Amino acid sequence: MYTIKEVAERMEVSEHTLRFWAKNGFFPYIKRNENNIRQFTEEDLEWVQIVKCLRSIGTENKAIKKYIDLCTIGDSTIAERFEIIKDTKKKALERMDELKKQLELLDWKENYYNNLINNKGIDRCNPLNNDCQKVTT
Amino acid sequence: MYTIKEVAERMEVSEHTLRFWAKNGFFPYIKRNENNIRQFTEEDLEWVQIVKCLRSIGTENKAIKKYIDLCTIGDSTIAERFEIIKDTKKKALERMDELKKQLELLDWKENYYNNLINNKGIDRCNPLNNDCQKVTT
DNA sequence: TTACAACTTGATAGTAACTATCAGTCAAGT
DNA sequence: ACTTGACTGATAGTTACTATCAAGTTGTAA
Repeated sequence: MYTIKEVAERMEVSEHTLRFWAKNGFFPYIKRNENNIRQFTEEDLEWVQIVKCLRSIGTENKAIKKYIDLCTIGDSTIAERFEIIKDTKKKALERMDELKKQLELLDWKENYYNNLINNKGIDRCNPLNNDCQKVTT
Repeated sequence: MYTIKEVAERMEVSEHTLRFWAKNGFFPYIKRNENNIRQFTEEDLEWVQIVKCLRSIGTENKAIKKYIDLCTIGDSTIAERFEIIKDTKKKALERMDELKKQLELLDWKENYYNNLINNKGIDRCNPLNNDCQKVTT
């Protein structure tokens, strides 16, 4: 059993956000003790994990709530949940590709600045003072 | 020369966002024609590209403005710009790692649902109707 | 040549998802 | 008794869009 503070630390999500998510109904099975304090179980942590995962891939809170609701309904929603996971995976893979391209641009720029620093002012590819950026069409 | 609409299409950024970015000073060298219409050059597209890259890695608009301003100041800011690019690259690599872990979780879930669908109801790892999620500590 | 669609512009308002602040309650530990 | 930590709810602020709107310009068709 974990307090909200422990969960925040362990899962790297702020307490605020955890309460916000809880208010949104993202943690359907959470229990409270006799003093109304939330007690997160290991299983609750897994809900935090999937919510965190979906959010960071860009799934909107409304859609996350939908997925959670489907989970609590039961077996009849398995096919629908399967689709959601597949869609999310697709989005994640797309983001991955995008990130790779962005890393190429950043590598190029890093190299560009590095050269500039090492042979001060020589080999500028642009006479103006703005960046000489990589054209990727 | 490209109109804002063409740029939006080609760079996959909405016209709205382009105007918003322009208002924020993200495109310092942009020209307008006699009717006050923005005319994006190839070079302007490269500014769009770097802004898009920085944003999608999570750089805040304030920090992007700072970077743009450094670029327009000139050579004296090269070292500082170099640091910004290196930091951004680091963030991108971290995001990459995170994405990989998230993809593992999604793969696991996809497989889990897939099994459930193929041998209907058998091999459930949890007697309750909530998800049986992967524990990753 | 007038009408209308298809652009553009800036201004303003609305939205999503936090994020922060505050006031007030409750219970446990020192 | 007092501090600490967690809770609640309300409210306001922030960031980065995103949508709506009125107004101006240009090109084509009747």
